[in-house]
Amino acid sequence: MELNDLERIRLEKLERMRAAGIEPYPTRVHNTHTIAEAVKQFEAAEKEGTAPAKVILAGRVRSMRLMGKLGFAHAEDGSGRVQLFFRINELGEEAMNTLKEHYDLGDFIEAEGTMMRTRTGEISLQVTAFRMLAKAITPLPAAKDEVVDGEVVRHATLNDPETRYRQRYADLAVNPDVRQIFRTRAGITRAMREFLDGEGFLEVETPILQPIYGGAAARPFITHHNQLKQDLFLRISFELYLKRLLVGMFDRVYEIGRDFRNEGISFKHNPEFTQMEFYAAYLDYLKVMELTENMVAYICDQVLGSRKTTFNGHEIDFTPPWRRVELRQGLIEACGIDIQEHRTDEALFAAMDAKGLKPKPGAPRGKLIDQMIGDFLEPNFIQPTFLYNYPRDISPLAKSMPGDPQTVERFEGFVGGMELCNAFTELNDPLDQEARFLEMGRAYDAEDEESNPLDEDYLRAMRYGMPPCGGFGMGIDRLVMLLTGQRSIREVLLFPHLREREDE
RNA sequence: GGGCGCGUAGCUCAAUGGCAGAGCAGUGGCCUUUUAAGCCAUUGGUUGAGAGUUCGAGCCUCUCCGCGCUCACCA
Repeated sequence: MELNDLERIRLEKLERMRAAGIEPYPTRVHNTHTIAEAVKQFEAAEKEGTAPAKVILAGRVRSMRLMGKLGFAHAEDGSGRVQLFFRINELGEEAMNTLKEHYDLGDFIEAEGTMMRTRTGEISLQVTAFRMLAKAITPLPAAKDEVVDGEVVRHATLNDPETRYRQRYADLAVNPDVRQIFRTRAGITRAMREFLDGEGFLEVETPILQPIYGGAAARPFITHHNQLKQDLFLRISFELYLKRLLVGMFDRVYEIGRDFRNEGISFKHNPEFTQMEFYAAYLDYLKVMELTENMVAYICDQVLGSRKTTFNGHEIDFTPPWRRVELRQGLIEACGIDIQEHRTDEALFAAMDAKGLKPKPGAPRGKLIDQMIGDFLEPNFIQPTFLYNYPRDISPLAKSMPGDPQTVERFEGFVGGMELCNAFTELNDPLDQEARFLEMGRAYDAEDEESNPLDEDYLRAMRYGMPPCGGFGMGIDRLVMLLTGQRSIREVLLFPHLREREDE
């Protein structure tokens, strides 16, 4: 273990404590209240004019101002912070010396005493006894705190993103705003579960290790089971398993969990990310749109207490109904190309080329349309927008529109210029589904790319009969970004993936 | 993977190619109501790693490592 000078000094203090018979990491804690409870109770006692209670508090030392015969410190726990007031009259000379000689910022302390107000009016604990709960060897990377209008302002705090992500514990310990993001995140999934449970959905768990992956277009992570001598894939979506459950007569199911995609990393992509998918029998994509709006509005109400949020400088309003843009019409308006008039790969390529849109050579029609969505529509969908009616060849699991086999009943939801969710009326015709899988396999072969292996068991499930249903998927990390105003996915992941460092 | 940018003390940041600095934290001292406490003194550096140019490199050049932004990829 490499220690720097500051750490060596603290280690020496720890050794001196042990030499003096003081255990720096005691096992039992005797706190009677959280810090927030103690403050609240004191304020109530003050109002009623009753005597303040004796309490024992536990927390991390966040500031210390020692001045010989008296001293002040702040202790912080998960509930809040309170000032500790030490005075030689109560503690005696030896204890005051101990405070100075053994304690550093970042240590955990147990303090017993009576709640009081100091001369300046700050609620404090008049300490009559204190004890080390856990000695910190490494100093926390925060400089100083200032309290302005009751808000803690941390000066020159840990700011370097690399250190913040690699040592998230330190980031969380010193940056309360960061802790708040993850409280909000937990609130979002809690509210989502409440909403879905209220709509009659059953929460389920399906395999993460899968012998065949599918349900999305992404390269998988591969792992291996030793005893079975079998390669397994980490799932790239939940879709094919959840729909099997509809065959099995669960009408409404959802899963919240981790997906793994072996793709590039960016401000909106992490190799593992949290996804929510639901499938509901007897719903089509239009009904799913309504459910989506209502779910997000419910989450906003519960978590933010408002349907408005600020993201990337824009005020975003999640109040239903969201704007609806038909894909074909949207593209006509955005770039003057009517995809219905260009029914082949070559025709659409030519039309895009004529407009100077730099279409990707050799790309199939669906990919070209996707390119136009990404270039012209997605960045402009700041307010919540449903883009609907997608080309069939980029949607192999979605059902065609009645009377228009080239278009499927699919929508994607965009917010803040970012794709948030994806849904469709599910294809439940087993013969059509098999044909689509084979078609897709041929397309992959032609591009010499790794294709999803054909999932025969999924097709068997479809042959047993799946009710007409609507399916939906949403990136939870993206939703958290939007509702917490964070531009990078790394800010809403506790431990975002970073490249391994050689020197660590 | 490509392009652009960044990397200096524990933290936040300075430093025309010319003595590596400040604030905070730390250490020693003074201080019985402070609150970014104050005052006095003081420690702390392989400037991400390596090579090159130069009388002289934190600064210029090259290679590597890491991070950020961006593009590509992501039916």
